[in-house]
Amino acid sequence: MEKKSKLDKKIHNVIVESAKLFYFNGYVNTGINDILEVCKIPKGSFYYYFKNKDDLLSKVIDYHMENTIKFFDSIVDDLSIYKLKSFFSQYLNTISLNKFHGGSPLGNLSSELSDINEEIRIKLNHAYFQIENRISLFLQTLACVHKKYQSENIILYSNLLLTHLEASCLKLKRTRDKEVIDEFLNFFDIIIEKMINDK
Amino acid sequence: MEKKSKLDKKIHNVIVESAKLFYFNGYVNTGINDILEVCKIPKGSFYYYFKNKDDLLSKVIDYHMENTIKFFDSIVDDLSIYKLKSFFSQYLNTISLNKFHGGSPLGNLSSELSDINEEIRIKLNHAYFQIENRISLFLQTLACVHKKYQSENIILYSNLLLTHLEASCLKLKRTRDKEVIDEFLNFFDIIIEKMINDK
Amino acid sequence: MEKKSKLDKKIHNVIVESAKLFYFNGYVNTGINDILEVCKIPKGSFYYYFKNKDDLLSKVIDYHMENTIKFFDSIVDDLSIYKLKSFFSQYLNTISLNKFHGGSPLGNLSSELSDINEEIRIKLNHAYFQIENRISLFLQTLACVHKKYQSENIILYSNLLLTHLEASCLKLKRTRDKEVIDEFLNFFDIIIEKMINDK
Amino acid sequence: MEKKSKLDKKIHNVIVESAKLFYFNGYVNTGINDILEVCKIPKGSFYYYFKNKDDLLSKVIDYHMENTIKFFDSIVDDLSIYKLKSFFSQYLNTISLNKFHGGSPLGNLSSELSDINEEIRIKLNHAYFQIENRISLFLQTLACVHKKYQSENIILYSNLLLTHLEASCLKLKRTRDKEVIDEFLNFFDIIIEKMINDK
DNA sequence: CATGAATGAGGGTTCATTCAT
DNA sequence: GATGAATGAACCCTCATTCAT
Repeated sequence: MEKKSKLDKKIHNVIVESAKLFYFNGYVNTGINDILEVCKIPKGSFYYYFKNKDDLLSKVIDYHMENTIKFFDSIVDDLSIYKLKSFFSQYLNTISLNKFHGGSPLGNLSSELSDINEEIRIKLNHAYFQIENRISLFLQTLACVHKKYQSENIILYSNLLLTHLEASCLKLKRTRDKEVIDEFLNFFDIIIEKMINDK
Repeated sequence: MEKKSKLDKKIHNVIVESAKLFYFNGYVNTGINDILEVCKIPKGSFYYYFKNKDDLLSKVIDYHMENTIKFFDSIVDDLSIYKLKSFFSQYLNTISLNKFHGGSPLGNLSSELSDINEEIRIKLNHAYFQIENRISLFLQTLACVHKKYQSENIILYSNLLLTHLEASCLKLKRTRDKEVIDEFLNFFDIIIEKMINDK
Repeated sequence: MEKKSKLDKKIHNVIVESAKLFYFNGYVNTGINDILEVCKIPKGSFYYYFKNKDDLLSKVIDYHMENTIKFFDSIVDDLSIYKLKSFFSQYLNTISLNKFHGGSPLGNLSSELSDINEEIRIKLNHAYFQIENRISLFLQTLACVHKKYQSENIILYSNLLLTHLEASCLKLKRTRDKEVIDEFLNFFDIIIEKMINDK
Repeated sequence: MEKKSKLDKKIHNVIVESAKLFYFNGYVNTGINDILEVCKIPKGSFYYYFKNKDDLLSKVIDYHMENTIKFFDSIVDDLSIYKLKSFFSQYLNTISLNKFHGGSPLGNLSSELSDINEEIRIKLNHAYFQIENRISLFLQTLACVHKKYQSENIILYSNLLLTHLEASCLKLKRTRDKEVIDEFLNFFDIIIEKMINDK
């Protein structure tokens, strides 16, 4: 399919490593030199690969979005509500496996940069929109197959689930307490129950 | 009650103004000089008032917590579920009045600093704990008076409400779309309905 | 006459465009990348065409000298003192047509580089020498034909005219005031009057 | 008169040394580090003294203007045309004593920066205006005392003298030939002669 | 008691040039 | 023959903090 040149691979590696650094240390708090050290590339190369730090950030956001969608698709591979729950559960578990560090990759960037960088804010909105769509598309398809899930508010519920997932990531990062995951799963059940009871 | 010396007032002013700067621009992204400029104090004075930037941050967190509690108390002044809803609604409206800038004061700091400053992470946890307590205390008292609100899961619901409030703040900041407030209020109704239906 | 290969044309184009960039932005202040962007040539090609930035500069100086001589010849096409005046007048007018930007191409380079690049300083001296010669040759020939212009100081007057022309270019660039041109023309008349009155 | 604090003295020293560096090496071509090395101050101090490099430049221009006026006043200390000639002569001689390096301080900056930095261009115009005024004021006063110098064109002649001085500085720098000074003095005599013959 | 002068490490970015292909 | 990938020194500037006064 998409063959990547040696250059593309190098660039991709910088994106992946920078994504981590931004994730764990924040965007402003991550210096170009931090990136160079981790990626073992010279400073000149960095500015050959990327127009500037913001340009890299933009590509990091794309990477996170694609990653999230891929992760979703890899887990939610058939029309079962348990698969969806499993996605959320595993998503949060990943954070606990990171010693509770990080939180939500896109959430952190939203929090840090929405007010400072308009272009990035718009890009983040776009990324979230894609993810919201994936979830609501799943629920809508599910509703077609299993009539008990039919509801007029599927988009609302999708949004609530994703919004709450983000909040749980952040809370997990702050509290370092696995109970946050259970809270989320309780929330999930409440929402699904509500959905089933909609008429 | 507590009389404030002229010095205390000056220090408080620095805290208030810095709270704003951190809120809108981020902690790392706010320089000491930005603070000096806004507060019109000399650089020497800053380090006379505060041990360092982190010390100021610590006091800013205290300020935000007290502020939130005060705001809660000023609105939720009798045992009505509508007062609680009004609190959440007004809290979110404040953000939309700030041209959607800012998000959640403590949420931003959690997102930015939980992983890079352990002391601050613990302080933030403490602050959130106070606020969660206030909400669950209210619901518990309400349940005592109005039996229909009785539930074994009041703490869970309190936590879900606060967690979702935080997420909504962040989403509001990112999307700049008032619909986020409606989504939250829908969520509120779902939780309360669920609470009423518990046994 | 001299047929130019496709390569020569490309190289010439780079010289012409770089001459403009150096003229308006200065030599040190013009980066290789600026040149590449304007000329739409790859970076590798640049160093295939020219040994380095200084090598290009050297060719730019040649280009300016040839250009000035050509311009002189195109205007001063018969033995009339008015033609000479017209040359100076039009030379200065060109600058005012460039929104007063630029000044004197060779003058700028002299000012910027005489002290930091000996090779270039010598090259610039050579270029000016050619132009001075053209002017004094004209005046000498004129003196042969019209005896009233005979003078022992023709070389001095030629030099004064060219020197003052350069100064006027610079002043025009700085002041952006057309009156500088009138000042020069007054100066021209004084010199010619003086020349006529020499014995 | 004006007592200078220790800080002011330090700042003044940086201005004086930077003036030299800009004079001999050009503004763009002079790095902050060059300045630090010569002045033996740390980088932090530089940016404590000056807002940025342009701010320093602005002060360097003031310094050059004041310096020129002072030099003029120190030489042209009575109403004699020979004093004026001596000023020009000594001004040019200073350059030859600098091994012909430098040229005109303000002229170099005009040439280099008029098109790049509008604020600086205006500042340079102001500086030249002051100097032109000083010369024309002298000539007007002289004309009051010695009627033979009376002329309606004193301002024109002042401007021509200053303009030509600038050009001679530049030419001196480029050619490194003392004859340029003689050329200028010849020019001076021509102008004065012309002035005397006006009516 | 209150402060402004001083700092050096680090910030992000541009630079002219080389070289393998 | 022609080029784009690669580089590290240098660019200007900001930073949180200290300390003498």
